[in-house]
Amino acid sequence: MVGMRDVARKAGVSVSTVSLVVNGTGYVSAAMRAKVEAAMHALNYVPNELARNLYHDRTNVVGVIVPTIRHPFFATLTAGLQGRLFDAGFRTIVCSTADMGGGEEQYVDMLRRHMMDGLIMGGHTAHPTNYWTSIQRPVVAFDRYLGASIPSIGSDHEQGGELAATMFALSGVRHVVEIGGPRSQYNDLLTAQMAAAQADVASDAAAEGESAPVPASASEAVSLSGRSVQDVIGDHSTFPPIRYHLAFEQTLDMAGIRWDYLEVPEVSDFAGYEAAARRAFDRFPEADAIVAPDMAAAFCVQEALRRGVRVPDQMQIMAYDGTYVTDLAGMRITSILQDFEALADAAARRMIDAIAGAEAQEMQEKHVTGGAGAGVGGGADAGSEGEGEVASGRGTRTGDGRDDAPVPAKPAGVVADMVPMQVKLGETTRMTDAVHQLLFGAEAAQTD
Amino acid sequence: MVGMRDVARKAGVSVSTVSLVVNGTGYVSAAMRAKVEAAMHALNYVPNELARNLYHDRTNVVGVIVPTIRHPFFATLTAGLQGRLFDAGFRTIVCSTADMGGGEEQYVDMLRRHMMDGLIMGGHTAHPTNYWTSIQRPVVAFDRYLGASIPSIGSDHEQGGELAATMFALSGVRHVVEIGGPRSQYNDLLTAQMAAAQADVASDAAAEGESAPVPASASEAVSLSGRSVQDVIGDHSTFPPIRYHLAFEQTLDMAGIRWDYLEVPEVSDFAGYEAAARRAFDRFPEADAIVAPDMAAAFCVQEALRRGVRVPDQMQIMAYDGTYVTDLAGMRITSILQDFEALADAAARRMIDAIAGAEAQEMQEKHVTGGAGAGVGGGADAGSEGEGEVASGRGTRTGDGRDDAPVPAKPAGVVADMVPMQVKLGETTRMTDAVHQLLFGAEAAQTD
DNA sequence: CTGTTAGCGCTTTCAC
DNA sequence: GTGAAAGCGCTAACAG
Repeated sequence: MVGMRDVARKAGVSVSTVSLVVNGTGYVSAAMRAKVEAAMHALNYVPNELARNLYHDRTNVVGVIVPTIRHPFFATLTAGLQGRLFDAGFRTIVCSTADMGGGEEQYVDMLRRHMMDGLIMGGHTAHPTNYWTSIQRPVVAFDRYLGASIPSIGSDHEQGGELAATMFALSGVRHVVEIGGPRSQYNDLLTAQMAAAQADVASDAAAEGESAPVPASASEAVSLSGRSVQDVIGDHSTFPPIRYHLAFEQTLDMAGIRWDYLEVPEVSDFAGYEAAARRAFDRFPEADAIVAPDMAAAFCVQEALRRGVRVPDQMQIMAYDGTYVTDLAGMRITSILQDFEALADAAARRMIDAIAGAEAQEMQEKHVTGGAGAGVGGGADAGSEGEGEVASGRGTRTGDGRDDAPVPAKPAGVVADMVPMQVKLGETTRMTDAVHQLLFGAEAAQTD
Repeated sequence: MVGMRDVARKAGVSVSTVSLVVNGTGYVSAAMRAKVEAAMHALNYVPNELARNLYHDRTNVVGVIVPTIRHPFFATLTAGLQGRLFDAGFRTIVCSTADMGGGEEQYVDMLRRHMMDGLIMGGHTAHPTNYWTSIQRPVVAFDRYLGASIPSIGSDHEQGGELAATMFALSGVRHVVEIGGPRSQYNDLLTAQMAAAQADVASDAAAEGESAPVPASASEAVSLSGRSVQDVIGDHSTFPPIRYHLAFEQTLDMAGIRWDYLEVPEVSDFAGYEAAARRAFDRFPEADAIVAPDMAAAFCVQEALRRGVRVPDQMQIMAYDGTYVTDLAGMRITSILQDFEALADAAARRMIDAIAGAEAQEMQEKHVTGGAGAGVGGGADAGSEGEGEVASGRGTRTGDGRDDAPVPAKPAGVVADMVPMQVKLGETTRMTDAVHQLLFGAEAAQTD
């Protein structure tokens, strides 16, 4: 392998000079530069980034963990992230856990061991929050809660659920079948979250002595029984998408519409979606509406066609997610659409800020004394946005560099970006005046 | 950052001892090991893989380049690769060029600059073959020809095309619309390939003086005009999938079946597929069959449903690829199926071998003198499979370590793995006796 | 068995 | 402007 030393020797200069021309840093006379460049070409020199990275302790690689890249939702999300991150100078390394037998930890280790600069976590995890918080390196959570110090991005599922339910209610639906993830899993997550919340906020009034106030039994479905989503879940759950179901059901309950929940085994099990679609028709022949994740919704359309059930007259179908599969499922499926652009954008943004912040912090740790002036200014500029709570009126305070106390180790609290969802109209739902008004307001009809 | 030195100091031992326990190499007394481990935990030590990798000049990361991860075909392929590679101890870093604005070179640079150990290239590239061959590091091509020294993996598209055409012919089709990639692009590729082939095999009889015998004009469609696929393309083309179209058309021509080609702009343009589907029905109302890439085929089904065209009675639809979208397109679409497992397997295998080979070669270069005995044996074992041509009767010869001549620098020639395609039966084609016989032979009907 | 030492290939003060 | 030298954090001889 030809290294800088070889180039230097061949060009009759020192390695540091070679380094200067390779990186375009500092001033090098034209003559020297020419000699060096000639030598580089002659020897076909390629700088070893591993060495460079070792020095800088930075790889410009960020990891993305998703359950499976095969699923259109995650494929789209990943593509978006990759685009945003690339623009910011990062390469992406994706780990789709279901496609390799697990091994999520291996990727987390890459982060820990400095083979990547940050990690966006959008996959399932059985690890407790302290596994994540203990990493002490830039992590961003997608659609899940990973710990108090870890920013979390996701759609506003509560709004999404309400939107779906409202549309059904306004179009006169009487019985909807809701297809979704394993309800029991939500239970576990809720349980875990409650325990975690207790541990986190341990400073509150002493608990009543019982080991942990877990919901009834793990096999019993989470439900509202009269309470609001907020009452059940609080400000954050370990798995935010559950808010969609709770809000959906709550809205339906209020409207006096019957609903039944049908479980699909797990995201990566495509056959499971088809089975669920079939079951929906088998088990609830009197139902007149279905809401389901894209893939399952597509199978529902297919099933309806096969059975001669007229859509949307006899049966309305609504997809939750709105990936491209809703466009090619035999009919364009009406969907509650996640804003992939915005999601990718927000997640990437957080990641980039977190990395910048971490870097700035390291810098500080090194030059223990001062250097706070210009150096930190640049980093802080990016970092400040990342750490700020949405809370009002902190205004100018963040900006100025006067922090004589050692920098606070962790950012404030849960920083969650909620991205709103929209409706993408298709041919699988009925358009009533009420629905039209919901979507477009009272204004003149605005045909797409 | 806490490093080995800190651990060593805290444990009162030397760094090398720490290294030994971290890596489980060599013998360390229980007492020492305990002290070291205690120190590691106390300091929360995490080894820096960057440093380790620098030393070993190996990252255990392989890159995968595809046009877009959003497309089910590439998503599935990528997932498969990731699985196989992970099992072999590699992490995957995927680059989907269309999802970030190009930037394929950046990833190739990661390979060149030792940030990855190998690269599987499955994306479009405008670069000439010598760009690829000059990399001099492990590269494997998927569905494309990148140069004489670069192994290439892909489905047997010629067989696939013939299969599709035969099925149509046997079911009595009279006019098929063929939807596929930009034909002009194939032309360019062919042209480039021919030029390259000339350069490669320059030792042949001197060319007739003309600059280069390029096909008529770049805008004119490649076609057979009586010649066989072999005549037109030869042993390898820059873009093997074109063989599918040529074989398809040739077979149809022989059967006297009319065909028309409809272009779709590019893989990553999903809307383009829908437009093409619509055009197929608009422009060729008398056609009674369509063959198209999965996504386009799905839109064709949708279009047929919308127009009230009965499938498969009035119109047969066949998909080329057979990803999961053919299962949820309103009807199960009959498809010519790529064997994703086998493809991923073959590509990963080649990659792993190539990396092992490269490593073995490096080893040799270092210990210039000997060391050929056991050391190389291990590497060669893996390497031999990778480099061997399919040629018969080399048998035992490969095994024994007696190679006194300096190892041949590059593997023999184009090493291409051809993976056969199959038919996945759906509801969009007609099953005639003849077709049945084609698929299942003369034996007793074997209902699925 | 354990410690000392010399790098892996590049970057970056700091003198000349 | 350019070179010499001291690492980045870890590994692997080679002595003890």
